[in-house]
Amino acid sequence: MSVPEKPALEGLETKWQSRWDADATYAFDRTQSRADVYSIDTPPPTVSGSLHVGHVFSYTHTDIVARYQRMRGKAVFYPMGWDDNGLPTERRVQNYYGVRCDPSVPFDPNFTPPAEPPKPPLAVSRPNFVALCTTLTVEDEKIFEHLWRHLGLSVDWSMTYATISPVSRRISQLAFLRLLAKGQSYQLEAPTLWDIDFRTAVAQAELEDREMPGAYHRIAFAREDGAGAVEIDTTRPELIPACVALVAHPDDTRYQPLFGKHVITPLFGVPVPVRPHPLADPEKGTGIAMICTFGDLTDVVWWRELSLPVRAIIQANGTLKPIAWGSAGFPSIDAAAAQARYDTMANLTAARARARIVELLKETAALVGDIRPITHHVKFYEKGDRPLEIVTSRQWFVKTMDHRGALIDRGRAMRWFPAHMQTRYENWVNGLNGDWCISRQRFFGVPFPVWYKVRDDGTTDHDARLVPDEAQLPIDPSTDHPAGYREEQRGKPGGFVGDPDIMDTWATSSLSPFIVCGWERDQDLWARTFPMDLRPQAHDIIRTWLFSTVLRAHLELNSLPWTNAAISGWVLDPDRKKMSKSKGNVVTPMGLLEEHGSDAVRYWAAKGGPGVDTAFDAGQMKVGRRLAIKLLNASKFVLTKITPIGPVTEPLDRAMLRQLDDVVRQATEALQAYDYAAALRVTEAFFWGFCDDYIELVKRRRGRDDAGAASANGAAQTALSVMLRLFAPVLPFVTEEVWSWWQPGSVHRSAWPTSAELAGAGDDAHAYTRASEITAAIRQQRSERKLGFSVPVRVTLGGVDRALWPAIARDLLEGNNVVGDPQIDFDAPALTAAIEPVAADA
RNA sequence: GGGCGGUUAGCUCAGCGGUAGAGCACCGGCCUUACACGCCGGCUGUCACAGGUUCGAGCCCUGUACCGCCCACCA
Repeated sequence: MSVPEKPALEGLETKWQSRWDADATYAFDRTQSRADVYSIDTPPPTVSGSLHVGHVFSYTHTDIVARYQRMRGKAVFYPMGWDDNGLPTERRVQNYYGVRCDPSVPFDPNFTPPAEPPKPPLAVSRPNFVALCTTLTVEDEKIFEHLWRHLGLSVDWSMTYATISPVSRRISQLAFLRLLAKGQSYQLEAPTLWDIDFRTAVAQAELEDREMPGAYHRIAFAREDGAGAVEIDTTRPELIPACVALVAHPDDTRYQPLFGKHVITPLFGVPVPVRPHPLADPEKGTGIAMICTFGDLTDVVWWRELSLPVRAIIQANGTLKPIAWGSAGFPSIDAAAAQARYDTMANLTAARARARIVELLKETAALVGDIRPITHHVKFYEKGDRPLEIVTSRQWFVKTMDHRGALIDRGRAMRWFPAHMQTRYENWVNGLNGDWCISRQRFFGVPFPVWYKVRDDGTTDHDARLVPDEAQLPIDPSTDHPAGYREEQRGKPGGFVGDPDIMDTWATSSLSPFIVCGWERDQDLWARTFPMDLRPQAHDIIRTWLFSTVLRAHLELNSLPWTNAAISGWVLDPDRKKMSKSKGNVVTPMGLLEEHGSDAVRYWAAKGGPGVDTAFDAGQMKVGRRLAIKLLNASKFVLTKITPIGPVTEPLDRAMLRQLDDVVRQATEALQAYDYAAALRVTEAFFWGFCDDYIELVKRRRGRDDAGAASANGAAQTALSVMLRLFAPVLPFVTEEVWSWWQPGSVHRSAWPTSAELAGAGDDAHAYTRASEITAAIRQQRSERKLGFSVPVRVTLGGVDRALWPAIARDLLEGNNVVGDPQIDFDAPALTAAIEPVAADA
């Protein structure tokens, strides 16, 4: 027993995190079988970003569950991952070093980044760029790990993984090749959502809508038969050269006579048909729309379902491509005029081309009336700055549309906390409008493990795929060459060429259970950890990470990846808005932990229930800090006088333990349902009552050296042991500190408390609650009559339970500084108390 | 437009069929053999609104309003 004279919270984080590390307190015991393992699919944070309060919030929730399960006797498999793959890392490296990746620059083995980021950025080769990404992410990961350790995450730090690591690249490539072999992945040249700044395809899950100013332009299309004009409204007049048809609703009597007839596009003189399609909305604009290849996703649907030609004009960089009018693709009744007009638009960005074409339209009187400004929603890549275009390109897809029903069923087979988050998942699956595009035209990521044969004429034969043997993975097709070829044949007629693309970051993240559990790498580990028990994550990535993980496990393993999904909420500003990045950076997580203490910050986080958006509240952290300090002091008090100790015989002691038994039961039930907030509430309420009422009532009895003192000591120590363990998942540092004063080993490896430990205590907690009520009544009288505790008083009581009174009378009288025998009216209808001071000299 | 949450004391939230709760804040008191980083006491509510079910409704049903989020919406 070694209780400090002045216990304090300062320094506990450093002390215990290094001790836990040295003792391997959280090491995963991989000798356990699946039934005795609890495995957690931890979200790998993006290391190129900065951690903010939201991370601290949600990772604390997961850690509470991990600690609880560990105390329940499970071998907790709780690895931490780093998401260092993909665009965010590229951006960070570009800004940090002042470089940009240019694949045409040759590799420089002696390259070192400039001391100061140069302007303009220095162009570097892809291998040099990737090396910089790797260097910087390693540094970022150290900072992240330091923060997580300080927060007290009970991660097994020997098991970290990174989404760009060789293991992750191998798993990504292997899983991709398996999909390809099964026909679940395919390559297609098709219209795809495209970010013109990043010059990459993006997936449906990465879209967001933003409100943008726009304008309706009413455009007249002359009828081919000369019988007047048809007017359409468009916000994108610059796409008139890409127009392939007009479309109206089949039931729209205004336009029915036009179906099958042709109109002539203004300026360019292209005859295009008027076609019916049910997606056309008679209420929008003039009720008839122009179909361009491609202005939006509806255009793609119309183009496909009406078998229209392609007349694409937007290039990968967002400018209009030069076109030869009068050719097969771009027919015109006046090719010369079309060419002259179009040449003034070619190579302009869409926005500039729009301004230019408005001038042309005005000159030719094809613009009807005024341009009407509107605000409308436009699709953006979530990380992008300009609206997405639709560009036809060759991309890799994973089949999702075929599996929607099965994926809904998978969602129903898992348990969701909170349950309503399942609806979001179903909404997403039901709203899918195409297969998952997994290829990105970027540099830092997992390459597709594919080469193509080069024909004798030097063109690439995308149908003649060459794939590596699984044993060779991971490979980089830009530096490795396929079996049966020599490196010199790269890009040469009769040779080969590597697939230039990398995978979407979610194509790797979706394999996190595969990566951590040892799929196709460590069969023994796999058998002990998969399917996993828990996927904790935030609700904003249900459509990406959660969905894609379910998909991959379904396609590859015909299994759920995990049985439980715990969805955490967001941290909100006090004004109820999502905590913004700027504000999140002002309040840095490390600053918070240092100011309030890790336990205090964890306490605040634990108060936010599963899936509940929670206000950032430093006040709650202060409360948490007070709780931790109270634990130190109350424990010191209980443990400072520990003898005599004996059987718990006193009714008040027995009733207290009986009450605690209820608390254990409630806290356990709550944690089983992932409701750590409810578990904390009941534990905390009991603890404060224990301190303020129980300890106060028995401290004098405890001061003696008789059987009553032995009972009080026995009960107090039992209660303390139980409470420390109930608090341990939320407050790992202070509970460990106190535990170390009098118990061997770590509280975090001790057994979660059970009713069995408290069995034999009283069979009724009534004496405990009643004693608190009587005490409160006496205290109220003292307060009203301004008689401090140190003034001895006589008491008159009413409504006290006749049978109960003798058992608790002594504790109550001593504990409230009451002298003499109280007068009691046992039959009074309600509890009453009246006091009279006793003169000190009386 | 479709969907999901939420609306309870000044603030942050719990309660989800049986007499309205906690913490914070505020006010008053107290150095009481752990803790003044403490302790005691007090004040505060047409439980968003309107109907309905029920002996009884923050709690169940219907509708409305507002807040947040997800999805759809580029003619």
